[in-house]
Amino acid sequence: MRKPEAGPAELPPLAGAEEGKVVVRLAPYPSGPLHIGNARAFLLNDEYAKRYRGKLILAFDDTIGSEEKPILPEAYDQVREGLEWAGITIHDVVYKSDRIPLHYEWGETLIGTGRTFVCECTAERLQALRKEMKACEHRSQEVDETLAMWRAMLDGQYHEGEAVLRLKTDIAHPNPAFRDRVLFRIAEREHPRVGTKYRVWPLLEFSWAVDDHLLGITHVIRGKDLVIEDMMESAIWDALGIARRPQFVHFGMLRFKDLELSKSGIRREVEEGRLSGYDDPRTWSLQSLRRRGLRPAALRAFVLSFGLSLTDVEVPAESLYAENRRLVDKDANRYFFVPDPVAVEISGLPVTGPLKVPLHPDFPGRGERTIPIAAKVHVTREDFEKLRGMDVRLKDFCNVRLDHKAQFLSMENRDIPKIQWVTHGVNAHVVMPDGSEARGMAEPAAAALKADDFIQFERFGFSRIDRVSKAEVRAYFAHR
RNA sequence: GCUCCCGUAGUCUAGCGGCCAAGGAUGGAAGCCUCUCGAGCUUCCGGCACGGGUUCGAAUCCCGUCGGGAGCACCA
Repeated sequence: MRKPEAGPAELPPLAGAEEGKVVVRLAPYPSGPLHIGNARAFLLNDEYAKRYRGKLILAFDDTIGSEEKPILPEAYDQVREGLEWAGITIHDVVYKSDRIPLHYEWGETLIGTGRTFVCECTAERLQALRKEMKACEHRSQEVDETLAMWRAMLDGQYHEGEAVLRLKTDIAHPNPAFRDRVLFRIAEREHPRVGTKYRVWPLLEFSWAVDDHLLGITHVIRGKDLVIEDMMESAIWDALGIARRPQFVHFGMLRFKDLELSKSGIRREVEEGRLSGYDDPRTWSLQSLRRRGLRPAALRAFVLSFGLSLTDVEVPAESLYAENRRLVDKDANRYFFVPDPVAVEISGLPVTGPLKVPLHPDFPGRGERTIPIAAKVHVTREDFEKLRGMDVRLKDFCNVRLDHKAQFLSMENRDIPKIQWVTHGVNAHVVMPDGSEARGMAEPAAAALKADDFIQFERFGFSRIDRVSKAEVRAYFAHR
């Protein structure tokens, strides 16, 4: 017997989750706006927080980062703006960069246990020894020696790259990355929020071991690319004697067909002028989805449909569009848009006077739009070339034998190819997902549209109106 | 190469030893409807990677093979 329900897939329950007590967190690194590839992380966390009436903490993971992946000051707002659009409920916001003193404090506690050492090896030597499963001479430090060197790091007696604090794990651990992992390192770069206040910065694992504990996180829901961090956090909790720990939950990687997504990549391409901005459709940022008129509910349904599986998924954007189309079709009024217009002169046209056409074919009660008619009309070049010489119907108007000099045939609705057309209309252009623009003419009624209206250009596709001026209508293409 | 993870139709997913001769979504095909290449309705196409076990019984458990992914940073 199969279950009769076919509705939206329900996520599995969270292990150990108690109603009202779940605390989860989102840890974006502010290097650019959030994009669709990040959606699995924030939607899953939000969804579970809501389901258990728990809390979601937005914790900017803004430790100093790396040279290649710098923090972008405006990314803090871009991230929040994107989350807000996506309908994420945030109960609290914290910044890692405000918590460095806390990390120092816990770092010193950890040093006191004798489970750490300050290493002066170069990054290269450290890596080489790691590969050989050999410890370096620093590993045998006494605690007070480590503490003194740690203070020297804080005091500026070491420069970038000259010393790090490492955790003694197992130098022969099967995973090389796990062998005496680095906890703190020196970075003398300026931080956009706290400037040069700190020179010693914790690495992600240590800062999270401390903060997951301090913030009372009950469930860490993150991508499986971060599994090693579970082990590291656990190792640090072991050393610190912390017993209460969050549950780790992972999900597989989400990829889009033919799409490479990266926050810092967006930033670079925008700076180099190859993208029009951080909401350029090619970025697939949340802002760009908003601009195209994709609905947050569609994004959510789409992403949550992947569940919590550890399977990596590679999906075509078409699936997201299908989800959105379902939501928008009934609301989107219909208009004619003729990209790349070709003039057609109709001879023998017996009628004049405007047409009344419903705004939406499935809801005639919604109202009508008025389309002026004339002997001279425009049709798209694509239709013209494909149908030239054939009988076609100018939708809602009349039948003609198509050519530059077209011949009027009749008025009645015949079962022949129907194409959209305009007489004079307004200039219109539509920004396509690949960044190109479709330029042409839209029917006059389109001039009354407003920014944020979501419409369908018949036989062209669903689009969000971005700007309307006397001179033109500008729209962003969502999908067919 | 090493460590870990995953493998249900083209794609995504349900399935947790008998309710599965595998369900849903998307996609494709056909038809109906519709003055859109949209929506809606109907029908159809298509899958448990492979090989061994365990069991009365396996998509479900175990082993192996093959395939895919992630990690292997003083990034997050």
